[in-house]
Parts: sequence; C-alpha cells; structure tokens
Amino acid sequence: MMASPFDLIYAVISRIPPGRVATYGQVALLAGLGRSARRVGQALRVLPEGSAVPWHRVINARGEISPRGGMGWEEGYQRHLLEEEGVEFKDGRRVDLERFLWDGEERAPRRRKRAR
DNA sequence: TTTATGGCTGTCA
DNA sequence: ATGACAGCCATAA
Repeated sequence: MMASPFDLIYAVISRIPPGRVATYGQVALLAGLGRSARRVGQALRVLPEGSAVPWHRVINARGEISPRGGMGWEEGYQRHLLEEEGVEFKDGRRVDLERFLWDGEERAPRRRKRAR
C-alpha cells in the first residue's frame, strides 16, 4: 500500500463532522496546501469508491456543489447525502454557509430551534 | 524541460 | 444575480 500525496487532504476531509461542510479552499488551507484548492478537487476526483472519506461534505466557496464538467448526476447524489445529514439547501442548490460551514472544530451544526 | 488541465477563488462588467 | 478573466499550483504526458 503506498501513500498518496492526497492522503493529507483525505485526512483533513475526514475530520469534517457530519452535518457540516467545508470549501475546497478551506480544506486546502487546513491541509497546508495554501491556495491549492484545486488539488483538493483533484484528490476527490481520484478518490477510490470504497474510501471512507466524506467527499460529499466538500463544496465550493459559493456553497454549491462543484460542477465537474460531465453529467451532473453525482451532484444530485452529493446533495442528497448532505440533506440526509441535516444540511439545508436554498433553492435546492445553495448551502447556507453561514450556518453549515465547518469552522475547523468539532461541533454539532446549529439547529433552527433551540435544542436545549 | 514545457504544456495542458483542472470537482477553485476572487474580482470586475 | 450571472458570466468572463486571471491567478494559482500540483499532476500527468
């Protein structure tokens, strides 16, 4: 088994708690890649299917699912996965980053109603 | 070595 | 709001 240069990226993404999302740029920064947000996207692109990496929690800076140029069928799948975790979309395409963007710490996502 | 290519991002029209 | 452009930088050929 050989380590890929993307392993670091995968490690960071794996730390994203459920119900939260992170942007490519954010992941790149946390992984020490600086502005290489594209490397993150590429890492996810080559990500093997059986991986435990929650790739669906990574979205672009606009809070949308990144269009990958092909057919957008996976975008719908990604959106579905996020909705299952409690992430809400506006207009069915945008995520409320103010509320669901991962701040780098482990913490449950804010709920609309006071849960306490 | 150089070129081409991105699951990006920020700025401007 | 959307669309076009230019930086950015590792990987592949």
